[in-house]
Amino acid sequence: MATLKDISAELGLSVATVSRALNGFPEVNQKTRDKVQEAADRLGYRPNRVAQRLVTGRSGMVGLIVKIRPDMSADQTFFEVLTGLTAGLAARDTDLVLAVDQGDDPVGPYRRMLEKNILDGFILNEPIVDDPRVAFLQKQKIPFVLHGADRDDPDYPFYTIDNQAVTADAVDMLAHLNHRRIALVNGKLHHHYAHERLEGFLKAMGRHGLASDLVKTETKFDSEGYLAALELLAQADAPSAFICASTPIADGVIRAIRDKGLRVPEDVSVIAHDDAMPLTRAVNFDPALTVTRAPLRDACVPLANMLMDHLNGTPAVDLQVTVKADLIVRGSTGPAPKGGTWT
Amino acid sequence: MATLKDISAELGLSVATVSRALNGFPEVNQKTRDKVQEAADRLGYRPNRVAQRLVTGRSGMVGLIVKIRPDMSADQTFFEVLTGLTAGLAARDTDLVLAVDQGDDPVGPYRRMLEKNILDGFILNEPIVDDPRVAFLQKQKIPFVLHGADRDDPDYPFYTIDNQAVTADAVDMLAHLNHRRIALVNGKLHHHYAHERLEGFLKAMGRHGLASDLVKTETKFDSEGYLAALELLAQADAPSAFICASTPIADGVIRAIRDKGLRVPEDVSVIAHDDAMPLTRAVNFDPALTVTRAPLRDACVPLANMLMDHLNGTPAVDLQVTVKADLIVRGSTGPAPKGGTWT
DNA sequence: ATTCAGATTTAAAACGTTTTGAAATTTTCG
DNA sequence: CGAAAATTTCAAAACGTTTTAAATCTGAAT
Repeated sequence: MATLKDISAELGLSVATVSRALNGFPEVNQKTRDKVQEAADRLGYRPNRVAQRLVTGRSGMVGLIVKIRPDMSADQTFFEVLTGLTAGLAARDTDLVLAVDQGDDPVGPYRRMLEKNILDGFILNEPIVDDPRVAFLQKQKIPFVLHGADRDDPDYPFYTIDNQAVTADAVDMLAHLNHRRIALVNGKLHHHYAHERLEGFLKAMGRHGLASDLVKTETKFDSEGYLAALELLAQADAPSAFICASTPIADGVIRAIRDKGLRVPEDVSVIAHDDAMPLTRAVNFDPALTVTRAPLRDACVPLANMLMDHLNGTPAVDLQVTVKADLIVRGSTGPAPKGGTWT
Repeated sequence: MATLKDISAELGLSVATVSRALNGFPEVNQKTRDKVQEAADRLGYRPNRVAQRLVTGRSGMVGLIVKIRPDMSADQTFFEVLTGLTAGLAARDTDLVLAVDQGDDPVGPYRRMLEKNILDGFILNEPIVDDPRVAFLQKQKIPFVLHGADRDDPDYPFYTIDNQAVTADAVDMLAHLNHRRIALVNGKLHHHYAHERLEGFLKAMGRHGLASDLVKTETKFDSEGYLAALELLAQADAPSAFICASTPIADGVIRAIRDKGLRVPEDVSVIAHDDAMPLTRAVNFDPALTVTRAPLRDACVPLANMLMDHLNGTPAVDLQVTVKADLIVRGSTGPAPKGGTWT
């Protein structure tokens, strides 16, 4: 494998000049730069990443720890994130090293990876409220970025969506359609985003002067959404609209609505938040699902770039991104039935 | 972070001695070795892997490319392999870097990873017959190990199970139970192991003087096993025993047997090959499934070690491992019905 | 005391890159 | 033309480790 020295010998230039020529430094003469580039191509030069990393003091590797269930399966989101992150990091000459977390100690895998003394930083995902991993990495002064947030006003780099707006937008839209009994089928409250969604929901309902007694929480799978919706629909003054934490939950909710003999959207409207996972495509619902949409995938490249920038010294406050989800109106929402309810 | 120089300064020793002391070289005095170890612990020394890798000429990273389906899901085997390999490689101070293959060009991802000039070698899995990746890596002279085999008598390092024995053992056992009509529900023939299983089956049937006309191939999922078994059971002189390529296929086959109103094992015996994946546990079948068992997981640490040994110069011929699967007799096999068939 | 062998330690080179500070070259302009 | 300025190149140091070849020390045998 050709090295800088080989090129410098070939051309009678110093190694320093060759290095600068190839790295686009402005002070090298265009003619020598061309010569160097030509020789590099001809000799098939590829920089030795290890040497680069030694001198720059970086390992060029960041860690991602994937939580897997006892049955060795993982969230469907995993490959989505893996694909996006490896691509985003590769563009910054960085590799992703994975470890698997099967245990109950949330920081154990992080500690073990740090002991190997090989990582420049971490990417954290699926945070829980006041995530112990955040505390651990902050104490160890290890750079990281968080996909999501684990608290209000974090002081670390993160990329998240505006989760209050997710539910608030849904409420606003449904209220404009004259819905007055709006239910929220929320995710697990050990996730901070579920708190945000709840808060956004409550505030928005308050603004519209609506009672927000129709809240179910701790749902994750479609079956749980199904059960939650059944219960909500069974009570007096039942909801005419559901806001669902995810498309799988919406799937369960719609099933419950139909099992009750009701129609979507004529009797009951359904809106969900959509991570745009390939398996449960909101557009393939019948009727196509109205959603607040924020593809998980969109987060990957920004996350990769933010971590690299953070490693290069950009302070955390400049690396805090909150994006708004798109509201996409499709067929699963419509005007409230006359009287505001089907009951 | 403390370096060798820090320790050497602390103790008034040379860097060389410190390095040797910590790496267990025999020529260092026990007293100095102890002093060095103490100082290293006290200063919290961790070797800089990047520096080690520069001088040893290794990157300390090997590649694994995971094929994922268009829906972004992957084989259930993936996490099993990922967990085992990362553990096995970690023991040899090596990291696994993943890339995702979503395309149609089988060698593209490998070429792209090589261009980044960062990998010491590859681990290949799920080979197809005459795998183009093998040809590519051999031409590029990139070290790799293969989990499985893609041809007879390979000239590269591999770890596989004796797939002829898998079916041969099953046939032998069933023949001893007086079965004469034995069916094989085999996997896809673009995998070399399916050829081996077929060959083992044919040879063994021949040895027992049995006709081997009951062969289905190209099955992978339980539904395909179900259909294959239905067809086989529909014909005259139907099988009294099934050899299945996997536990999911056995699941489908058993369903078909029962849908035909037959019992396992009284009317029809079923044996499968078992990769010991956590989701489909053979022991949880009803009746518990008789299997040839070779946990996928068992391959991971040997594969990791073989690749590292290969990188260290061990020739390929010394790194070719074929293990035999265990035959585990449980409740799904029994003596052939009187007359050798239930028809 | 001298010599030798063995045990232990050392200085220095090497890995391939980036970067610093200085030197050499070219250009500008009075 | 000559000096100053700007441009371009260079030698050397640095990153942290391993390894080679040489040096030093120890103790025993002469």
